[in-house]
Amino acid sequence: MTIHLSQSESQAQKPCNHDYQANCGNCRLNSICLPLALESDDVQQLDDIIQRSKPLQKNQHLYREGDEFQSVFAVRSGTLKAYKTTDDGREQVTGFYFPGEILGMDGISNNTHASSAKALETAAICEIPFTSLEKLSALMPNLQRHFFQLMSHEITEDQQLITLLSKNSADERVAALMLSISTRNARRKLSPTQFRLPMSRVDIGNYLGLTVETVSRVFSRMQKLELLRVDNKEIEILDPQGLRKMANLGN
Amino acid sequence: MTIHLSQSESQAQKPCNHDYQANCGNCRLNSICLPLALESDDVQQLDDIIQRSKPLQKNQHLYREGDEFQSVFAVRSGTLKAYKTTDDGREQVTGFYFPGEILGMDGISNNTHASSAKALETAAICEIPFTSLEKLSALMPNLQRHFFQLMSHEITEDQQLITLLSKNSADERVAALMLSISTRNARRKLSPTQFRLPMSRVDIGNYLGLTVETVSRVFSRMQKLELLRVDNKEIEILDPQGLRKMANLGN
DNA sequence: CTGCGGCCTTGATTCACATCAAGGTGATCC
DNA sequence: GGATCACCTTGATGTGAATCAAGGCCGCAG
Repeated sequence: MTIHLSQSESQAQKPCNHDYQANCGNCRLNSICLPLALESDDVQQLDDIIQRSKPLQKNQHLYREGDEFQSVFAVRSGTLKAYKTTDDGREQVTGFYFPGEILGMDGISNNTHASSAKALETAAICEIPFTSLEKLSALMPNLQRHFFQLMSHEITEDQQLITLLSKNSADERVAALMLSISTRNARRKLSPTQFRLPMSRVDIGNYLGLTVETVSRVFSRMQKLELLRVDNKEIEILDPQGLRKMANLGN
Repeated sequence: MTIHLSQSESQAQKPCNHDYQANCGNCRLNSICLPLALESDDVQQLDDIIQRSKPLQKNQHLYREGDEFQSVFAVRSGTLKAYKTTDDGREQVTGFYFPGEILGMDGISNNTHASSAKALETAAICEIPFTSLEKLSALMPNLQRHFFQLMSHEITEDQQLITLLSKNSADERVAALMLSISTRNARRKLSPTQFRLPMSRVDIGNYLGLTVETVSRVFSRMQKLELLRVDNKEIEILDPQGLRKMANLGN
């Protein structure tokens, strides 16, 4: 569909049953998803509890705010957004999730998903039933630590976003998001300078606390400054250093 | 010091050695700190790993951004703020921590504290060494679950703040904070309508993404609307329902 | 008592972003 | 082909909160 998807990721778009049989041991994302050095039979045990279901189509929900919490999920391909609906019906996007990333952990707190998650494009998902995960964690110290770390990481990410929303200008926010996506692409061995945004301008604005119009204007400004080239959802970062300077953050 | 502190909390201000010997089993905060039904000898085991050190004085740091992560902390008395310093030297308050609440979990992710924590007033703290906690968690499923839940709760709180910063007006933000403090007081069996703010206007503004002047104006406005009475740091909520309406949230 | 510094309040002005409004592009469907 | 719709861009205007500026209050030191 797009030149940026690697072979294994794009398989989700022409699903075949063999694909569902993939296991953690040979998954090319396991360095992201499981950055710990699990012994190989540990990986096998983890593998046994993970369920690989059929791909989610664009706009389908993985779970909804208020659903009973059962599992956390790992993205195998595609992108999802997590969002909350405020009482007056507006939507707040709380995160975007790329392949290798874990979502759904906000539901552990009171056994109910605190946000909804929907696919921004066709997506393949690994489901990890939480009770099994808990039992396994008690037996595998590495795994327990890994999940504590994953959750802690989610906390630090959220705090980063809090700071961004509270202290940074529209330019800085959009620049920071572009850099974040660039970094996450690099982790997956994709181009850090050329990619296709899976989300709409509305979603970006929503995530960053800005209106669509402002996001659009920021992109125009960045283009005028020759920091990046924008063609609808295709992004090419022309001047990473300049972009970092605009973001005004240490990354 | 203030009429609102219960007896056991105010002990921190005239510390005596006996106080440090208090254990989780008889701590009046354990319904908040350990809302799970631990067997009594489980509580004893947890108790054994917890260290109670001498009180923190006002403005003293519990830990600083960049410090090696060793422990998480429970507040026994007093209040702390957690904050990050941005690269351009400004400060972002990421949370306030009242008695019974746990902080420091953002350090688990990469073994380094991602934020600093300092006492807003004299505070007594329980230190929980993380490696011991991990070991004990592997043996006590209830405890493991409890910590997963605590971390998940921190995530949902942060997402709440993200939404507040991104979608709500100055009035709504301040009203929401007042209601949050009120609720947390109620949990500790203190008055939900009358309390002393432990933090300055600067800290409030910083937390809510507003300037001091704006916070001050909001308080004046609320007073004019007879939602609450403000006398410097003393707050009396006169119209909880009206305040909830101003906050424009479902709580 | 007086002077000083930290903290809070209030008013006047400015500004970044929201809102309102209009038009453009491209995909899909008949 | 043309119609429709979702999505994006650009311009003109409005506004909520920031900034700038000044003064008040209170605890503390001398």
